[in-house]
Amino acid sequence: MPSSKKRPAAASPRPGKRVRLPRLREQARGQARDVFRVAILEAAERVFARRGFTETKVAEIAREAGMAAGTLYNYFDSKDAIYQSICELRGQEALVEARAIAAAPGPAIDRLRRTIEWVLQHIEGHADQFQMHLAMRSTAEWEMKHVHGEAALANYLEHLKIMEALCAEAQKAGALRKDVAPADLATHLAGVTNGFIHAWLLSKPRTPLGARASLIFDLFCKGAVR
Amino acid sequence: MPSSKKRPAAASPRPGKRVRLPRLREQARGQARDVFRVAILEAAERVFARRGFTETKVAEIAREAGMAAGTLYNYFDSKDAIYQSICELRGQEALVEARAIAAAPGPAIDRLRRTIEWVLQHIEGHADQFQMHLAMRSTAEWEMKHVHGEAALANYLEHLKIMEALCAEAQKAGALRKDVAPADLATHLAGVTNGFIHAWLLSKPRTPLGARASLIFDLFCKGAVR
Amino acid sequence: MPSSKKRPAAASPRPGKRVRLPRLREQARGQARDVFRVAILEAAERVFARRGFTETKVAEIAREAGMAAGTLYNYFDSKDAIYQSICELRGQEALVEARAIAAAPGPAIDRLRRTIEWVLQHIEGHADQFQMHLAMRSTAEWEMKHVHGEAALANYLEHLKIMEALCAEAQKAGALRKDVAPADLATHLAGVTNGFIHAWLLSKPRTPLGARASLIFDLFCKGAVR
Amino acid sequence: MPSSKKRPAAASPRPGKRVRLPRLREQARGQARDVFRVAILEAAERVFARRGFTETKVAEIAREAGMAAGTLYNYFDSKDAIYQSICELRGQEALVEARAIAAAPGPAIDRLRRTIEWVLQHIEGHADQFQMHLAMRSTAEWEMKHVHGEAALANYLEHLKIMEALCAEAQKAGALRKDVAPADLATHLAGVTNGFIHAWLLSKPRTPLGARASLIFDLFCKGAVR
DNA sequence: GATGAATGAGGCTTCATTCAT
DNA sequence: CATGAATGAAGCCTCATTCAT
Repeated sequence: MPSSKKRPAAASPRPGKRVRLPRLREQARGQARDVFRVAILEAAERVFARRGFTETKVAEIAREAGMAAGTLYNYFDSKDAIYQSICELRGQEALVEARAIAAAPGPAIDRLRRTIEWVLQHIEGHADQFQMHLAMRSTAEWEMKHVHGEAALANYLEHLKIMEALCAEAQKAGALRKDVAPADLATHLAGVTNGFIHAWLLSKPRTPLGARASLIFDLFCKGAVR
Repeated sequence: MPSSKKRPAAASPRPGKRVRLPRLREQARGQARDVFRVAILEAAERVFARRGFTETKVAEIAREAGMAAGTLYNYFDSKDAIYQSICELRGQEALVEARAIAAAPGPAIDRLRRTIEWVLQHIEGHADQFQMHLAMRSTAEWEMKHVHGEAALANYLEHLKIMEALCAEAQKAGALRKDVAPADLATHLAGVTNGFIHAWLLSKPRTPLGARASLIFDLFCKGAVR
Repeated sequence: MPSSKKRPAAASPRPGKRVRLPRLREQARGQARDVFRVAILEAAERVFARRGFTETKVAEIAREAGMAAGTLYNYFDSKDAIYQSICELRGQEALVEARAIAAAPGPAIDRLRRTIEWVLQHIEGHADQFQMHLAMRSTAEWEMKHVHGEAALANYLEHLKIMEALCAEAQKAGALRKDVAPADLATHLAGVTNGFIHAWLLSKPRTPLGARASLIFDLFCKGAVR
Repeated sequence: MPSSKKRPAAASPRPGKRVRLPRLREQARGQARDVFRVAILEAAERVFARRGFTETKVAEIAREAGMAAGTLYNYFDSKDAIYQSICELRGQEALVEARAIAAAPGPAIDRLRRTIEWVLQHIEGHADQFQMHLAMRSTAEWEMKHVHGEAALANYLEHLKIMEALCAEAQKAGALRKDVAPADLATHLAGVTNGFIHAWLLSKPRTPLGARASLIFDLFCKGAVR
């Protein structure tokens, strides 16, 4: 009796034209999804930046993104997933650029310098988000078992790897001393840079950060003596 | 400054009326309170170190401290207050030592080096807690409006001040270049140091950290070139 | 009674004004609606059968029916309404058959037997749906105030009435003992039947249910002694 | 420094007397827990009985039990766990009694009868809860994969086993016909009984159920003919 | 009519804090 | 003071239903 007709073919349109929702509309839909996802991530980034993860309520992200709370869940599985997506997104963006600079032509030492310059500019341009990412990294180290920030951590390590490779190149070119392991030189450079970024984040009227690139690189190269 | 415990030689109790809680017992009670407070802080530090602030349940701190949850509230106002007390306690301890080293006799540059050495040793000896404090600082920067870590932040800044003063001294003594502001030199040194601490925290089989002091100081002084 | 579709020969539309939705198209549309409604009900029945009411998501019914979730609401007012329609539909189907058997010629006792046989065959052929209906009835009893299953309950009672009438007839014909009320005899028969259906539903490799008809009827008639 | 004193011995009382919370108090506490658990289960049973599982809100159980919602979670892990505990508790209670009757001396056929009598009395005395358990069983069959009611189902099967054993005994004693499998006889008896219970539950002014025992057993034994 | 994304009310659960014993 | 159960506010998330396209 109840014949198991699986699908009543839902008013199929004229035969001949088949399978609607062709590439174009499907594409548009996919793009719309992405637009939403990005909008949510940016809103979340702003809220996370000013409240911190725990203090951020999903409802607040939704309000910032201009949508209902439930809507977020059409695009992300959970608050955690949003957080993690931000980490991945920003991390990838930064890595792409870092890799591009590292792969450019010219002396390795110049590319190192340009990497630092780019980092400083990037951070200066996205100070709010960056506070979050800075914290993320530390949090990642602290609560490493937690889902949060494993991605952030991986990104950070990848960054170091890129720097390390550049340092090794520069060593071979005779631009950096050879009695120190490339990894340690990378650590050194990252350390100095982060130190000044830290200082900048804490400074009340924030003086231009990009302008410190010269100083940072000079200190990295020549040290504090003389 | 280490807050001097006021001992009010004040109004001796009238004879005749049995002295309520005479000095001795009062003292004993005060000390007992301190023993409890310290025990709680140490327990909390361990739990925070392995769980992170949010994931730490008050009940777990209580268990770790060997007492009932309610009892904690006889010694601290809230979970936040415990957290903050840890920051203050550890921060003060570190500052006391840092000040002592800074105030010792000898060339400023040597005292700078000894400060770094002490920091590395201290961290190596308290790796677990330190992860927490590292995170605290970042968290402090990130969620600065939150009660957490304002103290931690203040401590960090105080540390920088001490280093800055030492750098200024060293400059005057001709041991450090004079074309860079002392604050920037301090930032530099702190940066390099933190960079290596970071690297150490992330290294899987942790190689001795104290042994890196020479390298750190060498890189700080002479830079990465030649 | 199968609701007779009223065909109002009524007010023929004025000639001149183009007839809106003339009979034929209206009919076609009505039939199309019914096709959709049935498709939805069948899809829903399958999903309810495997998930239970609460666990069934409207979206899943829609997917099973091959349409969008919103579309369902063009045909039914709510998830509850779908559920209730299934109850009514299946209940009516079963009642139609039961009434047909009861109204057939021949000794009442034979019609009783044939009713049982039909029930067993019907259930065996629609085991999945039946699990749902079984549960529905119980749920109806349990959550009687809830919209669900009032219809199911009414159907069940109607079934009992039919059986009761047959029993009364059989009593008059001398085929059943007269010292027991017809309603109790019907209860007896329904009980035995349901007992074996239960057992069959729980049996792991399901042995043919229809084959138990003889046993059931024999036990009903002659009892467990001798 | 932070000596890892695990426990400050929390003001240990006079030495000599050790390990407080001795048997007595511990026992009292354990009993108090049980009192609470039972109170919650009874409250929940009432609410489940009138609302059904899904419609029952944890808050309502709490109100019925005269406590805050959170308090429930000191005694049960979840709403599901409460439900399951009820199933187990009532099921065990019934099994204990059924086993006692089955193990009593006397002819098996009498013990069968007494089992039925007890079931009817028990149900009559706990009509509200029973509606729930009736539904539970069906639900268990319907949504068997769900946690709910697996216990309920197991209990029901255990009941059937007991009845089956009694039927087998009665067969050997010549009190029941031997041409039917004991399992089928048990199914028969359970079916008739459930049929009358059903009818009773649906009857508006509920006539005494216990009084039907004779009729039920008579129908079971002698059947509907003659 | 079909679509499927948006909505937002409401439930279950957690856990810092209180307080009667 | 210690205890640890009770409290209840608050958050994350689900999903039936609506509605603009």
